[in-house]
Amino acid sequence: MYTIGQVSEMFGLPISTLRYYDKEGLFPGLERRGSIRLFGDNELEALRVIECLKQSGLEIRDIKQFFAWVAEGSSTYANRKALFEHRRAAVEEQMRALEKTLAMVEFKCWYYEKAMADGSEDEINKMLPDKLPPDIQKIYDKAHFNL
Amino acid sequence: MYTIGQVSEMFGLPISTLRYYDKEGLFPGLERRGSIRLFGDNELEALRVIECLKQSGLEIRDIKQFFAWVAEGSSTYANRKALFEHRRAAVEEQMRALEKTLAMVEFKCWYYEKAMADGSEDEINKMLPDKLPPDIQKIYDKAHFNL
DNA sequence: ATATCACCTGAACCTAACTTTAGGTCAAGC
DNA sequence: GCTTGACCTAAAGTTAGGTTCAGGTGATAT
Repeated sequence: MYTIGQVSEMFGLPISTLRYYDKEGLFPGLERRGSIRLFGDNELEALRVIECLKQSGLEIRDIKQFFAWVAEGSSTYANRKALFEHRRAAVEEQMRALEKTLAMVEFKCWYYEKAMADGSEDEINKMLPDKLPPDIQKIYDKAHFNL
Repeated sequence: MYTIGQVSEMFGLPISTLRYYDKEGLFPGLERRGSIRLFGDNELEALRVIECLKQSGLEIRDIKQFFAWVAEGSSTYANRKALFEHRRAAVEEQMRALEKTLAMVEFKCWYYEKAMADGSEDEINKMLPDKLPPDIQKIYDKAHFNL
C-alpha cells in the first residue's frame, strides 16, 4: 500500500491532482486509514487507465462513468468494451492528424533551413507549390492536401 | 479574397474563433474593406500553420510570437527554424505517447472481448501479468512498461 | 421602405482541469 | 513539550481557449 506522496512520486503527478481525481470519483474502492488515503495495486492500475483515457481525449466525467461501470460488475462488460472500441478509433484518428502535423513541421524545418542558406525565401517561392525537391514535395503535399 | 464566413466554411472553424485569432494578432497583415475582414492566400496559409502549431502543443501566445517574427522579416529565420525544430521533437514525443496509449486501448479491447466470452475476468487474471497470448502480451507490455 | 443578411465591436461569460489557500490532525524526533 | 513533516478538508482562485451577448452598420431582396 502506498501513500498519496509515494504515488505522486511514482507517477509524476501533483498530490493535488490525485486528490482531485479521488474527489471526482476515479478511485471508487479507495481505502483509508482514518482520513489518510491508501493506494493499492487497483488504484495504480486505475491511474494507468486514467492517463490512457485522458490521452485518448476522454473527459474526466466520462472516465468517472467508466469506473462506475467497473464498480457495477460483469453486467457492464459490453459498455466498457464499446468505450474502448470508440477510444481506439479516436486514437487512430489522432495519429493520422499528428502525421499530417509532423509533415507540416518537417516541411517548415526544411523551408527555414533553405531560407537561411539562400538569405531569402525567393528561391523557395519559385518552387511552390509543385516544383519542390521530390522528398520535400511529398511532405509538403501531405501537409497541405487530404491524401 | 474571402470573407470571414467563407473562411469559416473552408476550415470548419466558427467565425468567432477566426475573430478571436485576429484579435490575438495571428493575422498581422490582414486587410479590411471598411471594417470587414478580407482573407487572402497569406491568411489561409497562416491558418494552416496555426492549426499545425496548435496541434503540436504550442499556445496561442507563442503562435503570435511566431507571426511577429514572420512580420519582422529575414532577420528572424533562425528563430523560426529553431521553433519548428522544437515542434518536431514535441510531435515525435507525442506520437510515442500515443502509441503507448493505443497499446493500452487495444489491450483493453481484447480484455473485455475475452471477459464477455468467458463471462468473467477470472481467466484473464490467471494470465496476468506475463502469461498472456504472445500477440496480446506484446501490447500489454508496451502499455505497462517503458520499452 | 422595410426586412433580412452577413458582417462589425467590446465586454461579459463559460468550461475543464487543476491549483492554491486557510486552517486542522497526527506521529516522530529533539 | 514543541516543532517538523506528511497528511487532511472545503472553498476559492486560475488559465487557456474560446463563445455569447447586446447593440450597431451597410448592402441586397420584396
